[in-house]
Amino acid sequence: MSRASDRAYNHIRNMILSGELSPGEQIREEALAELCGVSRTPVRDALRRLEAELFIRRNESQRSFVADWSLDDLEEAFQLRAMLEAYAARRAAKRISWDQLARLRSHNDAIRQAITASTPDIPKFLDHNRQFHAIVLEAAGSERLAGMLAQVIEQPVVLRTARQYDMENLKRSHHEHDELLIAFDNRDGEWAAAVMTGHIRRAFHAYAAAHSGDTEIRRTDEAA
Amino acid sequence: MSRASDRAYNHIRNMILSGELSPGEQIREEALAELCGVSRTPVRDALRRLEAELFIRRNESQRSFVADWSLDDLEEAFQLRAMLEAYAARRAAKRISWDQLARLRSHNDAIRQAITASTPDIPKFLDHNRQFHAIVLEAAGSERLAGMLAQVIEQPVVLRTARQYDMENLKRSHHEHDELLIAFDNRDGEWAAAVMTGHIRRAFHAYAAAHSGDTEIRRTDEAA
DNA sequence: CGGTAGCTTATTGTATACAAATACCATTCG
DNA sequence: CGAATGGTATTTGTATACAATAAGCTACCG
Repeated sequence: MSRASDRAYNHIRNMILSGELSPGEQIREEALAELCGVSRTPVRDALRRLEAELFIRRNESQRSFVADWSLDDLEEAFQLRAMLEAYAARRAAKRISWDQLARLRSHNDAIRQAITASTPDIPKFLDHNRQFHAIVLEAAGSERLAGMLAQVIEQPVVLRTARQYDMENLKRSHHEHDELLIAFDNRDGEWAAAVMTGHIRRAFHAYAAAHSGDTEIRRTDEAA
Repeated sequence: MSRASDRAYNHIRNMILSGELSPGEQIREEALAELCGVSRTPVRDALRRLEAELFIRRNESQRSFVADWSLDDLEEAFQLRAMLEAYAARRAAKRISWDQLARLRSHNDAIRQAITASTPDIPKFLDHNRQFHAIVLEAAGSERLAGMLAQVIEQPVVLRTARQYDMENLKRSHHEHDELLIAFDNRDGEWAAAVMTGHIRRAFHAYAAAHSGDTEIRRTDEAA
């Protein structure tokens, strides 16, 4: 990560995820260059990448804005994610190695520990959950699929979704992982795909329920 | 398309699609800059875009190569495409407008004319076929989905696939479009999705059959 | 009072020079 | 003869200056 364009990429991405740059806000190359301590050239590189990953949108005259996601957009992203992760699970069931299975088990163990502690360790849950899904994707063995999933997972709102889980949802999530592991053990791609579909769709509804009728998602516009 | 980076993008993309640049071949920024008549800066922009669209791959030390696709890669691309286009059809069935339906009908009419002429007009078929699918995608109304589909459709080999169709496949393709139109008329998303799945999968098998046991796909390596 | 033309400023696009990194090749040492 | 090492050439990365374009503002005219 020593290249300036990588630093710029991570810096800008973090600013978006942390909310330091708000959705809808215009961003100027030179301002970002100063913030990142590099010249405009690597910033432009970073912006192109972030644009491809839908973190950033550009208007007709090439000015850049932090992407702004409506609830409909979000549901659609979850639907695509459910479809793609189910496909990943189906492929993974046929290809997964013993080592990968063992790693999945270990992460799901860590998840169980995180949520059964006296005070649930949410960051730990999130970290191992992320790695669990990453291993499924790795076992699916498709670069293209990985790239597409990155587009629908790595969105600001989606990233924050798991924080909305209540204890009930955390436990269900853990048990769904367990079921996925059994499907993998039996090399049953259809079962794995079905479990994964439900897993992702429940995640969406957990998010939607937590935010029903709130204004959080659309709070960005200053002018009506 | 007056911007230099757009010219570079189109120029390089065409060179890849036409085979002027062969799969696996290394490409250097400065050489491309001369070929396109621009400086390296817009070429670098174009390369980033083409890399995001998987036309180009970069090795660990950032050198660029024309993407090289194995038959497995290709089948996987078709599978993803079938899944995504089926999803697009499902969405389109719920949202399509009368105008869009009329345009679909008109393109499918043109396709019928192209393949029932005394000598079938393949370029005409390809053009209207492309527009037909573009309208379905437009009716699906999802920018993200459109971007993902572009990634799996706009590949050199995929783009050439329709040329492999024999008359039997051309007719079937036309009739499948017809059936899709009826599904749309009835706003039946599941039906539309099922038709589209078969439509794309048949396309893959038509390609695979035409190329069974040939060396075309892997003919790029010069050294064993 | 509203709108539009033209000027001014802000922002992105491009070229180019130079820096850094990597690959390639030759030479030498074991 | 093979492997390691060093130097050289090639290629990509970055900064910066300048060009082109779009936005915003002001003043003028209807």
